[in-house]
Amino acid sequence: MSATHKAEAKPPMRDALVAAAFRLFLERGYEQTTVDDIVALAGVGRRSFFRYFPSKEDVVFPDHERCLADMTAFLAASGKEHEPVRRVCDAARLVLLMYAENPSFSVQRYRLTKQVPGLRAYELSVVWRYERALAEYLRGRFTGRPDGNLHADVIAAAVVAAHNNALRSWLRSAGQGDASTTVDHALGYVQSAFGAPPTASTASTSTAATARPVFPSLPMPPADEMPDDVVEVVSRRGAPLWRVVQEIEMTLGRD
Amino acid sequence: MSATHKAEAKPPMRDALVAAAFRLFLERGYEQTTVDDIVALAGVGRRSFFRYFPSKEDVVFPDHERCLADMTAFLAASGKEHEPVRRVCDAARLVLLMYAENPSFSVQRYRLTKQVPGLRAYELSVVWRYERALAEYLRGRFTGRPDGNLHADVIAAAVVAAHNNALRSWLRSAGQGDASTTVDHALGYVQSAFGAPPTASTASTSTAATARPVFPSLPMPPADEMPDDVVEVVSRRGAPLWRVVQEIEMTLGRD
DNA sequence: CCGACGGAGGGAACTGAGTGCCATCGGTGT
DNA sequence: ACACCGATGGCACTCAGTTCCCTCCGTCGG
Repeated sequence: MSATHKAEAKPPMRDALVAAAFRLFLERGYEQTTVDDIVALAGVGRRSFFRYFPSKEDVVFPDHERCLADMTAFLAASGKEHEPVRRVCDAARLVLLMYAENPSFSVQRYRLTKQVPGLRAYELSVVWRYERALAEYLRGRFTGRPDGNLHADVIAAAVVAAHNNALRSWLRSAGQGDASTTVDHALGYVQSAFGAPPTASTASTSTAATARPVFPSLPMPPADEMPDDVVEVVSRRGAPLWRVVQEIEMTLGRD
Repeated sequence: MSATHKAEAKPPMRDALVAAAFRLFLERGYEQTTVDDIVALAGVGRRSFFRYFPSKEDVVFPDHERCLADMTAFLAASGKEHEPVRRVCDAARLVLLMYAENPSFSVQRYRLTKQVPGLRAYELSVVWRYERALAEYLRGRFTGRPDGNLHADVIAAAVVAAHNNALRSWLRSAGQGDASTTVDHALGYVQSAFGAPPTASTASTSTAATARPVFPSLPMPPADEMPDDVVEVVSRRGAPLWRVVQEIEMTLGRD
């Protein structure tokens, strides 16, 4: 019987600030909007804004903190049975899920960050924290290997880059199309380049059952019924991977 | 007969500002040093600081602009005879060269950016621009390939990650040892994972003699031999706990 | 010789983000 | 009613960054 379901009270003030901020950002631009404008529209005190958001930039990414925590928890809940590269790919899909939760919001934010250098810089620091989380996990899994730390850093960077490439392409298309297939394809490339030796089906993992409705209400379309663009990549570890990839490319496109 | 050798007059003011800034940053910390402190020590007007550096952060990375221009020129001067992945690896080595130009300066800056979150965020935006330059070049080389853009982004990210891994390891060792060997090894991993099929000797291209004494005279104290056991965590007073923990993790680097 | 001109630098004043401190308000336990 | 919270509002302050205008100084054309 606690207030509202345990510790997740969902303060209306936070949402009001985000809504007010985005209204102003979209209609007059980010830099042309002061914090005073936001709090005036939201009808709250200026001091309260900085109680909910440590900086003006944070109001643009209101849910990344939670998503990062989810990802960390997801990775921490991993076991030795999980193939490391595949695991970080699944972790990356969590980020995609968050974006897909609210397509219109994500698209608007994307257009905003594309225009404002300051926001792009801030987004970089956010992405960097995701990358660090992935790399830390991989470092843990790679302890003992000769170049464990190096491999962890490189693979984490590759996973993030692939994910972002697919995500941006989805955002650029105004949220149309199936984002998860695109991301699966991009991550498949990374998995083919690095680890994930035999493990037949690399794609179509119906993404990360993180054991908890991390995202309770998703007004998303089912998104099942994968159009079988999905390619199963099977390659030997020592094989010249770049050549395998090239062959797949030839097969897919360029038909 | 023009004033002083064409357009590269090398203003002493800029160097004086960098020197004054680093003296203060090292002895009292970055955030504890105001721009007014710097200009007071340099004996110039406050307005002049912002004529030479667009922001306070820029004074910490005074040569990255030039290095980025060098890299862009290096990539633009490429021909079809260059293997793309190998080419971007060579381009990345340019950055290492810049760091190696002034080891003590680089090491001190590294310790500074490791401690100050704001500087790390700024560094990310700098690194991002290098990565974009590499990715743009690869996109140009990959036009026509099925997943050209995706591959370009992923490979660029991997190259940057590998380079930074080696660079950080070199910086952590206070500039001891051979940096280029480490970087060659790291980039070799990326080349083995992606393109660069046979081509035996990948390294030792002794690329691009862009070297010039950027910092002619910096009277910096030795500041070597730092007790690596002690970790200094600088954090805001009211900061939430998770952020403090995060900073500690980042400070340690968990290597 | 002199005034016009232009660029480099100095400096006051302003905007806006972020912070510290304290007063206020509303609910809760005693 | 009173004391004790946590959430909020309001005020003042610091500092980064910008705008505007001033001075200084060397050069050029008369």
